[in-house]
Amino acid sequence: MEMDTPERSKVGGASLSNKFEDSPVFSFINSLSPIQPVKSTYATSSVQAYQPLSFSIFTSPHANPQKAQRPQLRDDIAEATATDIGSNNGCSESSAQPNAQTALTAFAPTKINSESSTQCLLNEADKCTDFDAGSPDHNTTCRTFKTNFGPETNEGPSQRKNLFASETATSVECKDEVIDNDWDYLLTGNPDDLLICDPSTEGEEGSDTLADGGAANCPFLINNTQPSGVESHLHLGGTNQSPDVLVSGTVLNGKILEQAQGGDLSNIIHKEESQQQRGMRRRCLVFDPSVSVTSRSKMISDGPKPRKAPAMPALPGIGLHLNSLTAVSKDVLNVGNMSVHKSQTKVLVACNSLECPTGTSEETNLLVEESSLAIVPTDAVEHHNSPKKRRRKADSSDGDACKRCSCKKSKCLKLYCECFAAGVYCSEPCACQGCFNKPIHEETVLSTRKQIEFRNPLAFAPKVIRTSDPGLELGEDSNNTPASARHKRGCNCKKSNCLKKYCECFQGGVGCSASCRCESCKNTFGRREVFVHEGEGCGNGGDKEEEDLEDSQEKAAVQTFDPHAVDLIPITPPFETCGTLVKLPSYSSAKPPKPTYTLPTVISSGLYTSRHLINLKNLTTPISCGENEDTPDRYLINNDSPHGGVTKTSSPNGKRVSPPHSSTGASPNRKGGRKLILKSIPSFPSLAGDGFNDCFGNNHKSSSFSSTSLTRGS
DNA sequence: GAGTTTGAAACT
DNA sequence: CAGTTTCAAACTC
Repeated sequence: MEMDTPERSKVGGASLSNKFEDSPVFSFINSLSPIQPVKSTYATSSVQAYQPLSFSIFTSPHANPQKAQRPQLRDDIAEATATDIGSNNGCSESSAQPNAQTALTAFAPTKINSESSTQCLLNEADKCTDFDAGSPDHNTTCRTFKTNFGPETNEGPSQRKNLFASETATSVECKDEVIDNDWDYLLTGNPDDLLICDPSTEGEEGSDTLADGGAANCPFLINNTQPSGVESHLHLGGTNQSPDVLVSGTVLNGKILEQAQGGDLSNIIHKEESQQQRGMRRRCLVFDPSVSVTSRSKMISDGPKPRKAPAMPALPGIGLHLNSLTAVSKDVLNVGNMSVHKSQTKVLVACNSLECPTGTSEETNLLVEESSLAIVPTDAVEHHNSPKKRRRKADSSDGDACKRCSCKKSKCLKLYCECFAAGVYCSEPCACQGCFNKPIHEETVLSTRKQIEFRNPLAFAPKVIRTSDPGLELGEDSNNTPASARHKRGCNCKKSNCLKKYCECFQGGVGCSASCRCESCKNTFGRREVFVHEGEGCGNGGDKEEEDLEDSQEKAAVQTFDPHAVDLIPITPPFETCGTLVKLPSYSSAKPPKPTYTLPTVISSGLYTSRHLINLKNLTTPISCGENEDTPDRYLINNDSPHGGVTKTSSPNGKRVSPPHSSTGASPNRKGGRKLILKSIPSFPSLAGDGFNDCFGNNHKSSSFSSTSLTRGS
């Protein structure tokens, strides 16, 4: 692949830059220049720790306004654009992907374009400079990594999670970044911001928002071909955005910009907001269009309204978020297009219920980490709120959130290793010895992973499958397991009474089920009824059904989704269309359910694993929505590649994958049935072919995790 | 922080 | 597939 030399980039950048300057967007930006404060705090103070974020800020539309103050920024952007678009280096190596290219193209002329390019650029910058220390190969890889959660210095779990997460292709990668960020934002950002792009509010207020950086973002939101702004936005969240969407987004963007110009920019910034908050917002904006939009909405409607103070310290994991969102969507979507607002609100609410820290980027990272851990059903939380139980968690996540594995003999290449099990590379926080779970040993990691998967296809699947939908739990739907959650394989506790983290069920915040072989089960999340006659499992017929279901769950990690929810799914990157892939959240090591926050009551379904939370993004795999439950898509898909087989590759590493089932997937299944059942949702992208590579080597096999397939339940 | 306990993962 | 060993997290002190 041709790499742009600095000069070349510059040249291209200049050209682009000029175009950019000519564009209305540019004008708009210029007009915004007065806004200064923005940059400062966040940018300066945070930059070091979180460069990516900082960059994002600058690169974001919002940032542009400051151009006067930072002339260079524009150049950078242009350069980035040139580089990324032209050579694709920035965003990904796999320019081959049609989607990606298209997407890029679509962006090109507009501000969006520059923005996205910028993001990529930034990411790139970050990435490789900071990220890895060791691996030469990670140019592309890191990108995904870093971009997501920026801080190089703090290569937190989140980032690592992301490693496996990105399945999407180039453009997608950029998107992924956005998405990740988005999630990050969701998790950590001020919940209020989420509502920003309320379609209804799109007027002058919207302008304001734009000023704040929402402009670029909003386009994404709006751009969706779908009628409903919100929904569109959600769709964008998906891994693959159709070019059309992008284009339309651009158009909208322009429109938005105009509006913005007309509006009073002075309102753009909420004085009461702290710099950090702003930073967050911007960051958010940069992240994901959808989210950004949301933010915008919020801003619009929000005005000077005081922000809610985060009530809780911990955030739900990404997975949680997704789940939450899903759940929310469920409620909301039913309403129809009009529900958009509502849905947004819902989302917001969900977020509110959680703690939405507004802290620094670093904090954000930590939070993210936490989230992975914390994902626990409300009920679970309620039951386990004892400080003691959380102690450890606090230690590792709160205190030293970055703490990871401490493997000594496994080389971090076995499931013993939480990092490995979670599909993430080990990083600084790890105390492991002789670690091979690093990008530099990508091959080894992948092969090992494959090996493990071969031995046990579910090895990397979520340990716990949860269905928090109350209705479901109640047995509302016969097809769903009554149990709120199921442990994939069931624990085998003997002495812990399933009351300690030793118990995966407990750790996952779920009750034990018939699959468990535990003794003296006292799992507060739900005991396994000890009707177990001989052997295991509950014997009665009713249970039998359940068992069957579990069976399938074990294999496919079945999840139920509300069809409506599905619509929302797009909002979360991971949940691609049909897929919903939820990358499983897992509690990070031992971080049991974090009781501190309250989850949305309606969580249609959440997946939990006792391991690290995995970035949902990867889950996106386009699940074929098929019925084939026995074999997870990912496996099917991966078959051929050495590493897991990605179908296509354009990158040098040849790892890039084209989304098999078209991640975008609008799966046919999405419409129609009452419930969607996600199947086999891998805990994290399979290194072997999918997510893993993606992160490391660009092998974005969407399929890896995609295993999730949505099936319509009756 | 060191040592113990625990149960999953890995091995036979 | 069952039994044993290995391993690292969880936990205790």
